[in-house]
Formats: sequence, structure tokens, C-alpha cells
Amino acid sequence: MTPVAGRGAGAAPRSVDVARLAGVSQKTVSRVMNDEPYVSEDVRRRVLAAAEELGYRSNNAARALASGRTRSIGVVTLGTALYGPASLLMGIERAVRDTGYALRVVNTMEGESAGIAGAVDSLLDQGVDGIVISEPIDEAGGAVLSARLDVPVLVLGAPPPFAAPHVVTAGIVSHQMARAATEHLLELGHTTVHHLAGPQRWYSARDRLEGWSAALAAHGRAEPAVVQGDWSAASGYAGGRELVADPEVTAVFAANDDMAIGLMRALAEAGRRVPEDVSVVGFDDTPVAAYVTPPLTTVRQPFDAMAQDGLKLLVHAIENPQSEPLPMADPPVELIVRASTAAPR
Amino acid sequence: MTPVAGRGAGAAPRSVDVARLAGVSQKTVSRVMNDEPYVSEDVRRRVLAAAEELGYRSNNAARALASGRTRSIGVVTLGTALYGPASLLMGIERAVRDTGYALRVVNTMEGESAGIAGAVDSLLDQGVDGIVISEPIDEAGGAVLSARLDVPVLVLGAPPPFAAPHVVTAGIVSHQMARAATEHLLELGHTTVHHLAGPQRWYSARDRLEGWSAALAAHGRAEPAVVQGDWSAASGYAGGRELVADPEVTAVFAANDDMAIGLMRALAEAGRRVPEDVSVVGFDDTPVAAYVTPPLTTVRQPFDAMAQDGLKLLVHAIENPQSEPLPMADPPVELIVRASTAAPR
DNA sequence: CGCAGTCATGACAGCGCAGTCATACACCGG
DNA sequence: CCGGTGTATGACTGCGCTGTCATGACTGCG
Repeated sequence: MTPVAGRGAGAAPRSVDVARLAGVSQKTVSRVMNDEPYVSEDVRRRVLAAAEELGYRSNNAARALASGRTRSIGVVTLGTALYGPASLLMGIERAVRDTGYALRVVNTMEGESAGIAGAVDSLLDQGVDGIVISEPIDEAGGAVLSARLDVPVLVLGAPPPFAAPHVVTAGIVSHQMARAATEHLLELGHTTVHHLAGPQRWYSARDRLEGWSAALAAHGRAEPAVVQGDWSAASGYAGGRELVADPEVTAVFAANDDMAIGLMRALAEAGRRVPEDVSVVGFDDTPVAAYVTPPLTTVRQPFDAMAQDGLKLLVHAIENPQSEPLPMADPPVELIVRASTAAPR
Repeated sequence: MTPVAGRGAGAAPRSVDVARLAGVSQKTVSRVMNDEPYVSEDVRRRVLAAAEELGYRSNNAARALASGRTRSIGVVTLGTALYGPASLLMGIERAVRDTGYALRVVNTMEGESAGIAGAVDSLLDQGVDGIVISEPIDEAGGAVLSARLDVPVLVLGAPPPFAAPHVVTAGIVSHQMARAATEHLLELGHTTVHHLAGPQRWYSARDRLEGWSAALAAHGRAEPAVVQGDWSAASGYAGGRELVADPEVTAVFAANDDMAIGLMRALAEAGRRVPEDVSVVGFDDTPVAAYVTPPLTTVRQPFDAMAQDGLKLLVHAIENPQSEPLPMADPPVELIVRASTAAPR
């Protein structure tokens, strides 16, 4: 009935089973599976054939227990489907997979009790070799990570080294991109540029605000009051209602495309034309940005490249403990100019 | 210097260390950590205190090895930041976390060699107790899953039971939602409704097409030729260019909001007004749908509820092997009517 | 008072791998 | 022909936990 002897037929084959079939020791099977040196071609082939025949799959838990490494990386994300964070997460997944690690994901909702520290803790409980914190925000009480953090951490999106005890690698900044967007408007001839900002608890929102501010300062322009949004189109619309009250406003840099779209709706309802009366720049180059009315000038972030670069650092830190962190190149800025920006009239 | 004796001070504490400190056996520590019965309150407190003091974290690999269960669930997603799939993924993460499992994620890019089967395989390699396939698409060669599949699988978005050997639970359908969207247009008085479809390799795209078709059939209307898109606003725009050529078109149901936005842009460029000349309905209720011009009538999917319901089934299948699959209620349809739809003139 | 039944705990084995060390053989140069 | 060096393999052990079974202590009841 059952071809397998001993332990129930349904039981998954182990390396000893493969070893028996191939006529070698269990250790040799382990060698073959891990591509270790000092295995003859003949034996390697026999082992692989035996493994194939039995449908052998090495047991990860056992490997992790014996080797002390889980070969997995955990990522902490803000549980939102916003285009930026979602794109970055996809990029991280790809990058993690490329490095041969597995990916574990934990979200942290804004307002959730445990916050980022709780999410990190849960990853540590699960056992990961490294952690990525994507799009961090300020938590109540500051960015205090777990005190028992004993794996490298990569923070994507935090400008200065994130406050953390163990190994920490800082990530990308959208500062320059925001600056480029603002300068585009200034160069078109606008006297100044207003800013529709993201929630300031987000590092990326602060980054963009600083980039905007730096551009104005570099050109010696006055810095108008910032209008606060929360990334949503709804908040962009609300911010837009404020801005339309001021006839001096001729150019607005929104911290993301969704808010820019809400803003443009508020402008349209107020009878202000884009770009004739007001120029608008967004951020992210969401898939719809090119197709709204008018098509939106925006900034594209190289999510995949950022994730790949960051992961390279993280994996380096994992596999070469106490070595110098690698330097990280700044990603390229890409400003996409469309019809929503023009010279002031 | 180092408070910890024996093994290097940096080594993570094990349950025996906790046991020693609490003056109990290692097994009792295990009992406390797993909330097993037959532990006195006094001992429980002492163990917890000792664990706290040492910063004890139970080793997952060892637990998985000893118990044969990993307490983790894997999810296969299409690596896209599209609003629907991304929202569903976030919902899945929340739902998985609520059940006490950990989440492992593998993407499968369209056109990637291994495809869904490869992703499932890699999850099985990692060791998961259950698998969620989110937003499945047809692969070359059909939906053939791994032959060595030995854990329950939940397929979110496949109408009929997905072709799989082991335990399989079918998920949600957007059929009725598509039908509701189409009927909304018919009830406004449109003679017929055109459809801007998603890529037909996606089950959800086929579902929506079928819902549209069913609505037309139920009202005895002719079924116009379907225009094919790929979910992107760009493809919606391209499809729109086709549709504007036909003056008979007065109502279009797009399979997602992005395509609807592209379509509206094409209509605008052709001088066709929305909704006066053409009514448009989207699908998803993306965050910007309410703020484009005109605000888009659309259908909202209860991603969180779908993920939660589905996970309930999956966890049930994991924890009660060979029991009947639980029945699954259909999620509520929510049609959001905005300014992009009106009666024909 | 004695025995069965509960409750609380510990001893011990073993999950399936990878690390360490020992061993066996082949080959090299002096 | 012998010791040294490199290659190929296996025996054995242990990673840190859970499962099983044994053992005591403490009930309750006839």
C-alpha cells in the first residue's frame, strides 16, 4: 500500500531519507543542499536525484534551529494602500527575494497602540535576520525601538540615523526631489510656491517640506504658510479651499499626487484654472497622474532602486557583522513635467 | 562584568535559563509560555517575572521544529501597487495578525517564469501552515498548483473552486458588484452599457465582465463589444479613444477607477462631456475617485471584511483538518453614486 | 481510613537539520 | 618510500523547544 516504510506514509521526507536512498550520510545531503564544497559530482547528482524522487524539501525550522539564522527579513509598514508605501513594499519584496531571503510583513496602523516598536518586537519574536522599517513615522514618545534589538535594521525614508540601539542603516530622502519640484515652479517665473504638506509625523512629509523650504531659501523667496494635509485627496481638497481664498497663490507644490488632485478639484470649483491661474505639482507619479485634468506635473521616486540599494546594505550588515556600513548613493531625481504647470500670467 | 554565566553574555536566554531563575523545570516554562493548563498561579507569575527579567523570547524555530507547526501563513500576491490588490494585501495582513499567525509574502510578477505555482512552492519551502492566493490570474498552462501542496489554501477572488489538489476554499466574487454598477446605468435610462474590461487573465476582471454581461442580459439589452484594458489609466485612455468614435456610446462601466479616469480624459479631449454626453462608472473607489473631474461613480469593495472572512475559513481549515469547509457569506455591495453618472439626454 | 481521581510538576526523548571533528584516500615533492 | 597537503565523506552532537509519560501532592467520598 504505502511505499514509504516506517513513519506514516504521509510524513514529509527528511534528509536522512534522501541519504538512505542515495547511499550517503545525512551530512552529505546537507552539504549538497547547501552547496558546500567537497562533494564529488557523482555524489551530488545521486543526492539531487534522490531528493527529487522523494520530493524532499529541507525543513526550515530545523535549519534555523541548527544554524541560528532564519534566512528571513521582516518589514514594518504602515498598513495603507497609498501608492508610495505600497510601491515601496512591492519593491522591498522583490529586493528581498532577490537576496534569497524570505519576507515577513507586519503592519502598524497609525493610532495602533503598540506602534512601530510593537511591530519590530513581533518580528523579533518571529525570528528574523534583519528588519526593514518602511516609511517611518514619529510615534508618541519618539522613535524608540525595542531595547532587545539584536539584528540590523534598515530604515527607508528617515533622513538622519534613526534612533536605535543596534546596527542601523539610514535610507533614502525625498528632500532633493521636493526641492527639484519647487525649483521647477520658481524657474517658470512664480514669485513663490505654496506647499500642501503631508502629515508631519511622517519623515517623508517632513523631508518634502524641507526640500521645498530649501528651494525657496536658495532663491531668496519668502516662505508662505504651509497648508497641512494627510496625504488624502480629501485633505488636498480641504487645503485647496483655503488656498483659493488667497488670490496671490499662483503655484502649489503638493506632497503627493492624491492631495494635488484634491487641490485641483478645489481650484476648479472656485473657477481658478490650472495651469493658467495656478500651477500645481504633485509627488509620486501615481498611475493616474498623467490622466487627470489637467495632467499632473509630478516627481517620480525610484522605489525599486531604493529598495534594492537599501537591501544591499541590510544584507551586508547581516552577513558581515560589525563591518563598516556601506555608503549609499542618492537615488536619481526624476521630475515629470505635464500640463499642470506653466509660467504665471 | 557580564551578569550571565556560561555561554557568552550576548547569547539570547533560553527557556532553561528562565526555568533556572524561576526555580522550575524547563517544561514548566514551556507550559506558561503556551498558556497550557495545570500551572499554579504562583508558578506562572514567577516564570513570567523571570522571563521578563531575562528578556526571554521563545525561539520560533525550535518551537516549529518540535511542534511541527510554524504559526505562519503565506500570501501570494501580484507584485503591483494597484489600489485593489494593495488594499486587499493590507486587509490580509491585518486579518492574519488578528488570528495570531505571522505573515509571509511572496509576489509573483506577471510574466515571471515560475508564476503562482513557483510562489506557492517557495512558501512551502519556507514552511507555512496555510496559504492565501490573492487576486489570482490564469497562468500559462492553467492554474496548476504544486503537487506537494500539503496545507490549506485560500483563494481570494476566484469564482469557482480553484484547481488545487489539497484543501481549497474559494473566496469572494465581484460579480454582483459589477452587476449593480451596470444596473445603475440601465436604471438611469441608458439603452445599453459599454464595458472597459480589465485583463481577462485576472479572475476579478472576468468576474466584472460577467456581472456586466448578466445585468445586460437580465434587462434584455444588447451586449456591445468589450473594450480591453490592462487596469492602467493609460489603457483606459486608449480604450476611451476607441469609444469616442462611436456616438452611440452613452454609458461605460470601467472595471477599475484608474481606467475610468483614463477614459474620462479621452472623453474630455474629444469634447464629450461627463455625465451629460457619457456616463462613467468605475470600480474600487480609490481615494482620488471622489476628487477627479467629475467625481466618479464607483463601487467599493469591503477588502477588510473579505480578508477577514477568508482568513476565518483558512484558519478553520488549518486547525480542524478534514472538517467541512465553513460556508462563506457574500460581502455587501456598495455603489457610490457621484457626478459622473446621469440620465442620458 | 483508603483508594480513586484530579491537579501540578518534572524527566526524558526527539523534532531535522548544520557544525565539529575524525577519518580515508589521492596526490605531491624530496 | 614517506610525510605533508588537499579532497571527500561520515559519526556524532546539539540547537531550544514540545510531547509523552511518570511522579507526587492533594482532594473527595464511601
